[in-house]
Amino acid sequence: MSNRAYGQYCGFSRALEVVGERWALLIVRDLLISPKRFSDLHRGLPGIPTNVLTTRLGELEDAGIVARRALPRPERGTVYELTEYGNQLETVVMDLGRWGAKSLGDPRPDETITSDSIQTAMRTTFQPAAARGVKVNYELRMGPVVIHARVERGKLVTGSGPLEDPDLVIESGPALRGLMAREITPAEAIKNGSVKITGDRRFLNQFIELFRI
Amino acid sequence: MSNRAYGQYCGFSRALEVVGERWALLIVRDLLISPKRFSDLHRGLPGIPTNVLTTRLGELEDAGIVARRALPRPERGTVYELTEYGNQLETVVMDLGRWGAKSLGDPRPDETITSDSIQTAMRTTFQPAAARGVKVNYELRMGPVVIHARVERGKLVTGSGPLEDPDLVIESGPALRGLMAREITPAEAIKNGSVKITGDRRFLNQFIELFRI
DNA sequence: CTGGATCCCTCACGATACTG
DNA sequence: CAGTATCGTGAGGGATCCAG
Repeated sequence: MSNRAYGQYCGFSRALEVVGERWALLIVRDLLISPKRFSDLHRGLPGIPTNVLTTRLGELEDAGIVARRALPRPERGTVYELTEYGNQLETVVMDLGRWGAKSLGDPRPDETITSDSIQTAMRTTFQPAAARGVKVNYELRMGPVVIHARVERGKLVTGSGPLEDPDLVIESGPALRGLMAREITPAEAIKNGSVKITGDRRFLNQFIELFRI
Repeated sequence: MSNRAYGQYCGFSRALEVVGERWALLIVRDLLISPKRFSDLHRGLPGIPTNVLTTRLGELEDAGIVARRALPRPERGTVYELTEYGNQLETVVMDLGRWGAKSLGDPRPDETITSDSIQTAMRTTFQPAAARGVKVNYELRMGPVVIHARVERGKLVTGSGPLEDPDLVIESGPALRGLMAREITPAEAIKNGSVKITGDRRFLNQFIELFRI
């Protein structure tokens, strides 16, 4: 039997053999947001050794989940992107993110936040049912990380960086999670200063309808 | 930072820290089929060392995914079962199983098949849309493993062991996967002897409508 | 018998340094 | 930028042993 195999002829075991290795699904998570170069991935995955990243990318490529693409002029370099098969992991990543968010307590001392992880969190907590007929643009600032979320026609589109025309800018730390999980109210969060907003406060009420743990 | 942590404040990372360890999701998979004792789990997970099983069960218990329950007279002993929170992993396990089944080729030399893994496979490939108004009972024999699947009112119920009143008994090896993935036709499978049936052949045609990769 | 605990060995992972 | 090279550690693999 191959060395990391589980010895079972079973789709689920096979899935884990490829995608169950340490870091593998986090790489997939980041690539679900957008294709990336080696150094982008390395930056977004705090603590991953470069040799492990190399190994995982090779394994994911061999498994047909990730493909390398050479960047044209003038950029040069290589980007990694998900294949069609790799993209099909989206539902798994979303479900697992949603499940994990429920037991996500307060941040531990050295924990960081990345642009891709927040965008994933927004996508996992998005409530399409609450988005019918809604058009709104949010800009989210968590420490140094700034992302945005556009809701329109029942769909969510996220991206990194600020927005030119936000309906609401939310500046917050981990307190945002408490808001989304209904552990505190918007009024309390603003009052105690853990969440700061720029824009009409009603958009914050709408925010916690649209994104919910 | 704790030693196996990913250093990100993110629901998805937290999920992987608990459930991303080697063997963890396979334990959950088996417990999704039914509560089990230590030795049942050990038997169903070929190759897992007992100390790793002990460690995982402890971690899963600490994370609120698994609970221990003392068995009453006359059985005695301990069973492990999923908590409500643990049960919520079902969609993840099903999705991953479905995804993995697509790239499941032929069995490798030493690979085994367990009752729980087949039942999981049946559940992941079940097509509710094809089950409307259908009532049928299948008995499946793969080598020494015998399971059954009852379809009724659009729902699937699986279990281990034979059936008293099967509409169709299917005896097969890995060839069944080719059938479910539409790589071969029922006629071919029966002709070359890779699949043997007892009962009306039309039930086999229905089978591959109900269970599909 | 069930439900583990203990020991040893190996290899994957983590950390750091270095290179085309 | 995109990795390779090297080395130490600890989790996992495998066998054996033990208490209720």
